[in-house]
Amino acid sequence: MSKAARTREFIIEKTAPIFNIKGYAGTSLNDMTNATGLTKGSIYGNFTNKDEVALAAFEYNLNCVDEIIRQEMAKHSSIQEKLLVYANVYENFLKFPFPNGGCPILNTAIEADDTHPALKEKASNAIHDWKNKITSLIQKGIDNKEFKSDIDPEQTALTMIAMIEGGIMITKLTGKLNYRKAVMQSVEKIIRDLS
Amino acid sequence: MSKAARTREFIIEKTAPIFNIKGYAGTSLNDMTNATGLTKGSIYGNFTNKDEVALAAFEYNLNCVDEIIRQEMAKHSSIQEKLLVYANVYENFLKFPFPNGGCPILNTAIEADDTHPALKEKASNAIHDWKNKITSLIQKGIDNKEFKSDIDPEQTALTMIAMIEGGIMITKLTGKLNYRKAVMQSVEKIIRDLS
DNA sequence: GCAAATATATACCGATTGGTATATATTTGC
DNA sequence: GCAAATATATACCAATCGGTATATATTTGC
Repeated sequence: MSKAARTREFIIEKTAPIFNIKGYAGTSLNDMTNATGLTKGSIYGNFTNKDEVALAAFEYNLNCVDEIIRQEMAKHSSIQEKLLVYANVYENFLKFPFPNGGCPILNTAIEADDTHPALKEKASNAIHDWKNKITSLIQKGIDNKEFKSDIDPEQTALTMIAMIEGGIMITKLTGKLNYRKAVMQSVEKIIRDLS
Repeated sequence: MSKAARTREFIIEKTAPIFNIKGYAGTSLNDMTNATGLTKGSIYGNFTNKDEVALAAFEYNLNCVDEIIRQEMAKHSSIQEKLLVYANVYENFLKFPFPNGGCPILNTAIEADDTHPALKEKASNAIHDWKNKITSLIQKGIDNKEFKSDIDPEQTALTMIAMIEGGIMITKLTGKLNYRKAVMQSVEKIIRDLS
């Protein structure tokens, strides 16, 4: 890996938490130079503008979450246990190397939806991928006879995602950890009711 | 109402949608003068700073949503029908005079949680009020024998709110109206399962 | 309808924003 | 280990940010 490529990675790693906490518009070049210890010239030698850093930082944060889910799912074999990973990880995400600032999809979604098309597109794709992943897991469970046959996989997937993201928002806002816990227990119930 | 009081109201009405769409940090004084046709001097004669306008605008947007829910609930008598108003309003909120930019609680929650304590406090209170309202409706339904007795009212309230806010986020991001519809149908199912 | 009070507009402030041209270090390939 | 290529730092830019002092309209109470 060339020096430039390493610096690029370094910049992404250091700025990703800031973008996730302060938002795209709320993060200044000054924040970025402070976080990295580099100068503007150095950052702009590796990225063409702030947008490019923001997009890379979003991908980094997203990958971080995906990796946690992937690793936890690998520990289980049944579809139901794999799905329960979502309830468990999001109920206790302080125990995992979750990005500072909370769920990057949620954070990006709200800020970018009316203002930043490129980021919105990335967040939208992330939701679609997530939905498709859950949908196909549920479908597999139905095909397996592990789950009941009268389930609507896509509706269930969207409902799960909505609950998880809504639960994160509520707890982040109110500071009440048990609110998220209550919601994640409802997610768990939905998953258990599949069989 | 004095001239100043009317101007104050005028400023709030005109800027509230902008704050809801572009966010607190994303809305500039320039945006505010454009939207109102007034000058900075005029705005700052009626408010001490941008914060004060943002807080008033949030309250205005919130009141707008509350008023819609209140009016729709008044049309029904049973607790279950009153609760179903949430599913119905949020499934079809384009049919109601809902604030531009979507749910003000959600928008404010995500932006302000890490950056703006006063706004965060207001959004947090709004969530609490909402949760308490649903919780006490459900409790009333249990006392009435309209609902089953083994229900956890607070958990159900939090789950409903999480689903609604999550559903709004998903549809706002992806542009797929039927995604929100799917989630709101799950909300409806939860409410129907109470009895 | 006139004067005092109040509301609005103008013109400015320093600080910060994102971004760039250029000079200086530092890698890199040979 | 030297030269060419590349990476980083310095110093600057115009534009915009939130905010304010002051001048000018416009209400308001009498």
